[in-house]
Amino acid sequence: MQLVEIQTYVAKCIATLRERGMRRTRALELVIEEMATAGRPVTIQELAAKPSLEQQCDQATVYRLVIKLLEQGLVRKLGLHERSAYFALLIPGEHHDYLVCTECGAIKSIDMSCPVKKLEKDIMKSSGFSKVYHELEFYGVCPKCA
Amino acid sequence: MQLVEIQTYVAKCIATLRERGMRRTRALELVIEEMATAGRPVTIQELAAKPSLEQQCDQATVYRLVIKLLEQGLVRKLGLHERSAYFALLIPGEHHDYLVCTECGAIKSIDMSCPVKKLEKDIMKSSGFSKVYHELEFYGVCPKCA
DNA sequence: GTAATTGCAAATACTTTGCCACGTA
DNA sequence: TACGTGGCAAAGTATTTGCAATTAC
Repeated sequence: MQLVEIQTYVAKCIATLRERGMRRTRALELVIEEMATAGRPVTIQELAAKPSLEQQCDQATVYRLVIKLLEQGLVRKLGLHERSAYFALLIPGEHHDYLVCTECGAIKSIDMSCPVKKLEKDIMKSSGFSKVYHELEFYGVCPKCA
Repeated sequence: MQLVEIQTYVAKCIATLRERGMRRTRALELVIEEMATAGRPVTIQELAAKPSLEQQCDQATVYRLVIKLLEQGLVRKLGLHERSAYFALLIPGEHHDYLVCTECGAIKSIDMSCPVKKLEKDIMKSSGFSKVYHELEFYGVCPKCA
């Protein structure tokens, strides 16, 4: 995103949040702006350490803001983790794609011919990365939680 | 995997590890066995809480064993996280696939027509999950770290 | 016997919370 | 003024580490 677009985007987010009863504060603006500028997933610590935020507010505030953005659906939390890391055995011939319930956290393995495997070669070529593998997860609400 | 296969698999892992100087211990066998039995990603806490492991060894041991399996390449750690969670803004029209360096942790967004989008519908139908979305990351070693 | 492994407890790191002061509308 | 927010410090949870005792080979 370009700078101007980011400003527009931030304004739009704030407007949405204001409609839902949240107040416009400098810290809120900055969090959205920094996330948009980053252009990739960031940790809360990373965010809180940005000069603008560091001098603007406490780390706890950044935590609270990001969580609020998450609840409001403006932000997504990546990965399967609920605080702790997940590990899986690399069993030859076994698939490694999962279907995860965003409500109860249940994780199911899904069996399918993976359409992404082929892309790994392309990516190695175009990015210069080596030893490329992928991870693919589907998230949704399972029947029990619906 | 069936029970017999699991036993065979565990034995094979142990053999590999023995060749690399590790010792065969009950805790090591159990960790591999429990991970294989789980058939999906697990947290270390989850593992350590399995009755067999709980009565066999300390939680710190399970941490150390899983990390060793990770170093030996028998296990994969899922997700982008280095201890902390990652968050990304949901910007309409922006892609959400990433290329991550397993050495230095650098995260790059990658632009491509995502081949997985189409599968979401299939999965909703076959699994009964609703509000399905996906997450796709490629991992590898970036040119700088190679 | 020797070196890898383990238990236990202490140290770190990350995240969440309580409570009162403060700022926005 | 009223209620959402923010700061600060303490609590909670996950992970890592030091070191002496133990175990595998």
